[in-house]
Amino acid sequence: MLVTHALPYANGSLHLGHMVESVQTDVFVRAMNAMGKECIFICADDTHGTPIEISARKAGVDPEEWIAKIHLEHAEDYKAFEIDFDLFYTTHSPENELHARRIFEALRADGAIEKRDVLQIYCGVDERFLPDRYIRGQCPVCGTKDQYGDSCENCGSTYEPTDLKDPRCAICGNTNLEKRTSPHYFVKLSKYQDWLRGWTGSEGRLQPEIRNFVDKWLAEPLRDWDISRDAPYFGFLIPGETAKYFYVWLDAPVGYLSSTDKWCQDHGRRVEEFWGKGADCDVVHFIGKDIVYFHTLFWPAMLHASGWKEPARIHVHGMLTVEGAKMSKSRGTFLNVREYLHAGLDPEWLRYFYAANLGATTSDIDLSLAELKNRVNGELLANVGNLANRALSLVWKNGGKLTRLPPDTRFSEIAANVEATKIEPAYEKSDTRSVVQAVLEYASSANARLQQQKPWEKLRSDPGAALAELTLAANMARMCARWLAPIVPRFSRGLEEQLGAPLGWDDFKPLENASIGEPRPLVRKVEDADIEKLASRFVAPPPAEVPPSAPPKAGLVTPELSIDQFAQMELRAGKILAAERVPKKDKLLKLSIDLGEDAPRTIVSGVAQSYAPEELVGKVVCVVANLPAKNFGKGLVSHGMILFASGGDREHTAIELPADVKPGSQVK
RNA sequence: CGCGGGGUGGAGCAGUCCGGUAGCUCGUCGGGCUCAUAACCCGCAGGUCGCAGGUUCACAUCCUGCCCCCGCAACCA
Repeated sequence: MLVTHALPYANGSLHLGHMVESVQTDVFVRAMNAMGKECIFICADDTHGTPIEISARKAGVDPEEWIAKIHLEHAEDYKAFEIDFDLFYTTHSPENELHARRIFEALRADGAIEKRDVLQIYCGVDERFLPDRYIRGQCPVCGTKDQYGDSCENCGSTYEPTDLKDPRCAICGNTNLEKRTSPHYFVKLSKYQDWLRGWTGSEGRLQPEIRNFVDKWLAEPLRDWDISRDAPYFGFLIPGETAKYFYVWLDAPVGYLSSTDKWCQDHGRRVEEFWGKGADCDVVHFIGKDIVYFHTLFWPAMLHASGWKEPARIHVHGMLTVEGAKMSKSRGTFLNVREYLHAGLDPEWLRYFYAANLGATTSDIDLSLAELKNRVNGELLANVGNLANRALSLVWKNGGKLTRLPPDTRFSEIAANVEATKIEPAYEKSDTRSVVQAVLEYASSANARLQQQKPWEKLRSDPGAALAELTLAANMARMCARWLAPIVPRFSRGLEEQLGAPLGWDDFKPLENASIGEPRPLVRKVEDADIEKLASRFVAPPPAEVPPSAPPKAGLVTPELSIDQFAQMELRAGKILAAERVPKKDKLLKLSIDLGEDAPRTIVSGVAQSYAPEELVGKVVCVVANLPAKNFGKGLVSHGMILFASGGDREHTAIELPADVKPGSQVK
């Protein structure tokens, strides 16, 4: 088996969101290896693209130097979290260039590459074409300033960068931007559409909810994919070109393949053993749901076209929220891995927390610091850790030697059953939440038995029986440690050392007549001080508390509106000039309204079930004129709202004004 | 009326595909224990399973409609 997780972008530090994926993948790999399935874990930095080229330039270094520095930092962070890659490589490697070119050539040979001109924004000062995110300007739909070249954060419209009003270069501020054409290479993805349908539809390939998601894309013809970028760019030159590079998303996934190749060269293996068409190896990718498109469509098509084996499975996890909100710098819920480490917190805490919360589905997980403390202290420490500690402490004080299990405990039988029916199937599905639950249940049964047997009392009356009970408890703790080892390796290693015997996965023979080492806590408790320390390291402070508003008066359903707020609403009389239905939207009507302005406004109303279009034409109605534009998609944008009353014969009844009221008149 | 995910005791979640006593962890409360990192064990309380209709002997689970929350990509890493 070959396992990868998404390649981190070499433009910044790793944050706690990255670690969800790393922990999940690492746990999976460790579990598979423990279960005897050879599993190689490959990763690399994703090092190309405009942002890196620009960051390096701003830092005054070569891109190579920049990514080398980042690589070092990433590697350290992963190591601290015990993310145990067989290789953590880079996409800026000779292997990657070779494989990227080969795949490109294979696509071309397959007739899937097309070259055609693209009109783009060009900045004469920087002497470069500008990607969408490097153009800012005023939204052409609602007029909001300082928006990206592809979409408006305010009204949600999407548009072409060439539509922006007053566009300027986000790099140098130049407002004198030109439009230029440049030839680009496209992959005709639709060529592989039928094949992709089959691939994504096969059993076990994708989680059901992801398959639904992908099916939606596959229902319509796939768009061609532009895989080239003009210089200056940090990446690989396209064969036969002198100033055109592969788009970073072309060579990034190739990093999975090329890094495997590198590992093979270092270990006397052949890359075909893993990626060859007939290889007896399953490739499994772990990714976040933000990059599903690339991994379920582009990447398999690339592999397919170039004769490699496609991934056997793509496992998608949800995104991380922090204290219930999206992780964001402005909200003060952004935490880098370094901050976590520098605050002196134990990486195993976070590994445990993530594993205990991650199931097999793509639902998001929330990091609440209070919850982290709860779970670690209440479960890992108080339940499992304490079981080991209480048993071993008593043994240590009474001879320091395990004896034999009490008779008729069915220890091996029960343990083997738990492992086969609960632990292993859950690990296979990456359902670590269920693993944790099964282990806790097992540990609880051990704690309960101790409570019942009271070996600390029997030590005086019947030391033999007491030590037998303690031997059982120690052995049960040992099972827990083995099952949790993929999740909290240091914790398990600690118990392994104290018991002086290795934790073999399929070995259910109890450890008996063995001397043990001095017991000590396997994991430190999470203190309030730790939590506070971490909270104080959030990248930005949380926004100031909103002053509590005056308590609403009893009986009022909605908060009172101030007269000022009311005055902000611009109500005007509007005459309906035209009305038409909107195709495929049977609740919407597109109306053309005369508000006494230069041109009639387009307003969309959701009243098609109450009014036929022709019924409305000619009516003078009441319009809220200063709402932000609302985009309904497909070029349909509404610039206001018409007031309707409910409670009449129809669901909506237009609030009509007498016909002599002039369009544009104020309504107060 | 876009699409996807979700709404289950105070919190976080499982259960929903394949209807049959509503479950887990934490928290609250009461009791026990004192070997253990003040940890462990037993028990009580707490839920109209978002709302409304329907199917059924029976629905958190199936069907229909509605409400609310979160997220959403394509020259963007």
